[in-house]
Amino acid sequence: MPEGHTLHRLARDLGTDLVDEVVHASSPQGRFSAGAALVDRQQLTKAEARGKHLFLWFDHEVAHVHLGLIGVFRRTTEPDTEPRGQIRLRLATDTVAWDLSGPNVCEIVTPEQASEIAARLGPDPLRRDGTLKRFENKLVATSRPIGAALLDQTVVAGVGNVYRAELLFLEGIHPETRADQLSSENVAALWARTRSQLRRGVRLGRIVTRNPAELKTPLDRAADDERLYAYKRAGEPCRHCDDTIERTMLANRKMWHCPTCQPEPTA
DNA sequence: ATAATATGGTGAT
DNA sequence: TCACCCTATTATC
Repeated sequence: MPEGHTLHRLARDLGTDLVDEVVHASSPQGRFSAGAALVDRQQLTKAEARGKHLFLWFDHEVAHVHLGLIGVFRRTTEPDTEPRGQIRLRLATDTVAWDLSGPNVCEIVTPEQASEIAARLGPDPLRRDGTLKRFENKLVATSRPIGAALLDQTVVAGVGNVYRAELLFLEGIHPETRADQLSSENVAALWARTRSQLRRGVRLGRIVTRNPAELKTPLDRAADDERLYAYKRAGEPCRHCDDTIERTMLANRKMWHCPTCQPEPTA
């Protein structure tokens, strides 16, 4: 579930329900009882996402959440019902509850600490302060492949393994291309594509990178097996040419690309 | 029943 | 490069 689009949508929806509300915080699972007690009965003042991090600003402290690979925040309109499963944190009002399970990080920090965590991140394509300039400055300063740079949250905050594969396919860039060898035109186009695709992800609530003109159904009803170009499509035909999608490993994660649409860099 | 998998990240080797 | 953390769901014996 969680790349940057998930967290931004979550911040928006959670904020709609809980900002300006006095929130009952608890840890049904028990592993976060002490932390939940610190913010219990406080008012939520702001819910914001920065890359894949979620910050919930209460009167006096900040809840910092990172979903990791398997974390999920689910909404229920039956806050009086006992939650099922391993719920690390529940945030509830009389009418709605949000249940967090499986987070990589769930902690209470000071506002200063929250700012420090955010300051370590690269530009977030879903925020106003995420600029092409900052992205370009990061890329020209690394000799690593662009496929590794895109997963580095200090280079760009919010891109994960699905968007990495999809964005490089859309731009026709081979994942092993050195980041500092990309032309400024390539970098600008990649950044624009990153912003537009992540924004679409927020809007749709899932990752759909396919060009709408190629789909038989409306974008928001695209079937799971036709939403993407490269991710998890090893051995299947490229959607833009006659070649076959290949799978490699890059930065310790699986990577997919089309050998024809994304030719190897000449240098 | 047990294993493998997952859109992530860290810390040790 | 690997092991490991968190949890739920699906696949395999």
